Amino acid sequence: MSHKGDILISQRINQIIKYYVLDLPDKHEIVYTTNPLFGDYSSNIAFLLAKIQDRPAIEIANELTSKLAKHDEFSSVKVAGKGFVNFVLSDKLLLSEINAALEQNFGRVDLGKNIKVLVEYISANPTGPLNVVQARAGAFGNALVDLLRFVNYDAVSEFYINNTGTQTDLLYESFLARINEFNGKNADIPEQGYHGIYLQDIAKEFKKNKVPEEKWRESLMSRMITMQKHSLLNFGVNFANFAEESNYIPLRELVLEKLKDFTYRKEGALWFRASDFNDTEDRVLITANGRPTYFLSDLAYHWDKFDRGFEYLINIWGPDHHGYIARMKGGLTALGFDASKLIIIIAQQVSLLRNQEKIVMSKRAGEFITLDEVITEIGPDALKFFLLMRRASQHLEFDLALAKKTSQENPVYYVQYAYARINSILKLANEKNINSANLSDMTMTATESERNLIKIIIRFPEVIKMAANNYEPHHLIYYLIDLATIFHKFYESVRVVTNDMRTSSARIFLCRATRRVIKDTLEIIGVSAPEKM
RNA sequence: GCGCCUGUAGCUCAGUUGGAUAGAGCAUCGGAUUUCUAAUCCGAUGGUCAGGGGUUCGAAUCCCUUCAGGCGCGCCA
Repeated sequence: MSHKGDILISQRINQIIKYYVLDLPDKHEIVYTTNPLFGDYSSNIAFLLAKIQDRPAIEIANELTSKLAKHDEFSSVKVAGKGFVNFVLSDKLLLSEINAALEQNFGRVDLGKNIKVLVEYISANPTGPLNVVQARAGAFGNALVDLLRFVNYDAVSEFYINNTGTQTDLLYESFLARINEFNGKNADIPEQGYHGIYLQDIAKEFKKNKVPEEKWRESLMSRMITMQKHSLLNFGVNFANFAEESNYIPLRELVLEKLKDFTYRKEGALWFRASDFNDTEDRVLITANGRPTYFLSDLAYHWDKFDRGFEYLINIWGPDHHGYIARMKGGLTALGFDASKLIIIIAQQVSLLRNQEKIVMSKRAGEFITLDEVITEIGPDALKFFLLMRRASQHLEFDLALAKKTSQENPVYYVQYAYARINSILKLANEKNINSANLSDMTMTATESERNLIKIIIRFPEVIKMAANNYEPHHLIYYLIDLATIFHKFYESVRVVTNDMRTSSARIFLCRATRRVIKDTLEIIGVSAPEKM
């Protein structure tokens, strides 16, 4: 029996069934079950064959079961319901599989084959502090990159900085208004400008330090970018690259040249025939007053992404950008790229509440809770964990007061506590010179809590696969909570360090395996694993 | 009006891509510690999966429809 660490239990069972059923239907599934009445894993094979062979499912299930029951991978194979084939894994199989849990590549299912993927997220305008809504994209993108790397994608993270255009002009005008204010005049911030108090502080500082006026604009911009980068660092969200819009200005001309068969002039503006590419209407590339739109500069940027050799581009956008998907795909198709290689994940909105009351946030009006404030209040680990608990497509309600108040019962502490507990046990075992055994050599009979712990650990590769294939890190969170729950129960029901060397070393092995899986998973989602709490 | 997301226990959410008797946490009530961390464990209460129709061995999941909430529909980003 080989232990590669990335072999799924469901595949193992599938192989055995295949021995008896040569043409397995595509829809055949081996699923783990949550109800102990249905065994550990279950197959729907009989239902699928029933259709093909035009025989009752129960009959097929019975025939197959009598053959499968002979294999020592299973302690029982039973037919249930109208034809489910339910497997209870044998201790022999469990003990041999669990050994893979301490191997180097455990869970690192090779889905990516080292393909290059660029994941772009947050990409906030450099016009103010990052807010908590952008934190969701940050936590998500950060986890997704690490998850993809875990399954052997060559995934790279990138933050795109819109350092040219209308919004940066507005930022500067808003800043100048604050300078006026400092000089005792009316502030007169443009209506669409940025009203946040941070510009007041920077204006004061620039005046105080006598920053020369010709440097204001540039210094202001770099100040904003530095501020955002500092918040990201504080949050523990990392980027391999920061791409600046200003670098892609020359490429815009090439985009226009290449698109020229798909563009036309109307009312002074240059339009792209997006409606020929599945969009609902045509879109402007250059406005009547000669300014390039974001659309144009985004096309240039994405062209460059493909040029850099990335096979897939994953963008994480806010819900307000979903109307933008069709034109981007259309534009890239017109440029000659395969638009299906652009994968857009919409991270739905975050509603921030405090004591069950919605906090209304408007960036331009300067009313928002910053990322830094929330991190100070509840810490980066709890924030990431909360933000990652929901599917991206799910609207997220986040009550600050609640997150702070219940921090003692917060699921992130529950998981971290399991990790800290294990370290404490292993420390004691180490003092007593007890080492862990190789469990495949053991003939032990697992107790129920040990059995459950083994089962969930060897399921880790399947969870990783599901999360990575669907770009859904939240599966990892739920897995962690389940794993911690089962570990805590194990801890309560059996003692690890005892006088019985043989039992102790087997249980220490289980502790080490649990610790390893918790640590790997926490690392993917970007949450720390404390040695003690 | 059109498009996207959502509707599952009192609250916040999962639900293995169509599987069996729909699950967690929080909240509420009741228990457990001379033993490796009680930030833990055990038990109880709690459901018309928004409503209706359809597809089939089988639907919270797929299709149609109605209702409700959020977001988007600029020569803004």
